[in-house]
Amino acid sequence: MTSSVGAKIFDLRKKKGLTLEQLAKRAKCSKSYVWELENRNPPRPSAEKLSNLAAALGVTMDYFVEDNVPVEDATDRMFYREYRRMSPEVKEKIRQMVDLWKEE
Amino acid sequence: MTSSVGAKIFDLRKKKGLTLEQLAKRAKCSKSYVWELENRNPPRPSAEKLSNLAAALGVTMDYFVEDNVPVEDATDRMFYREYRRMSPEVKEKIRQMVDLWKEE
DNA sequence: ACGATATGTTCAGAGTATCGAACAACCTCT
DNA sequence: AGAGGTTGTTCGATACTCTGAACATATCGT
Repeated sequence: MTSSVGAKIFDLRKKKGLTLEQLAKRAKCSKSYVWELENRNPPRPSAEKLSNLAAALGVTMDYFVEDNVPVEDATDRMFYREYRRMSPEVKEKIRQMVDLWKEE
Repeated sequence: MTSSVGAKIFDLRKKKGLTLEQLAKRAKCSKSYVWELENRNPPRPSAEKLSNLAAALGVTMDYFVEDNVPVEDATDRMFYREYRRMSPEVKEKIRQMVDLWKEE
């Protein structure tokens, strides 16, 4: 888990104008814990807590985990559009291929 | 965290034909823990473990947490995320392959 | 400036996530 | 059937998450 989780939570909380207590309530956890996530390193929350926080802050859970998401370019988007329309069988074939390439 | 996480992990693992040990290695955790997630209730893994598991199984993290997300959607999103990070050469290879398979 | 109140910070302890290593069940040979 | 290997299951020990309540600091009205 990247150490920028704390910064992300902090930024989102400020952007929403929430206090620690308000966010804690919405995320069903203690305010002291939210504070620790924001400030203490390294944050290693349970999936449940992180999920609640993500919901309370209006982002997906994966947003916290991914580090610097690259800007997607148009070509990639286009590929994805085509990809999604394919049959499950073909998708599966592609995925297996790619899995193999990833091995090295 | 819904109690169906275990079932989801189990199903995906079987679908990929992995043993507990293989999945554990890819997800950077012990096989005994994977087993406990699959079988013991309720599973309450850390975000880090769940993230590793999701990556190893080719789905997004949110798939485990949300209810009623079709596997296909989560798998597609995960594939796209991986795809975006690939080198232009590999992307090109994939695109060519896909073009071939589209013929049928 | 002073009290009141809102917000942020610290910390000890309860409970549990996670591991390694032992044990059990299941295959697949000869 | 038994040996040897592979996969799955159990369990005790450790390390860490997460909380409540106390403490600190900032903010605001009078």
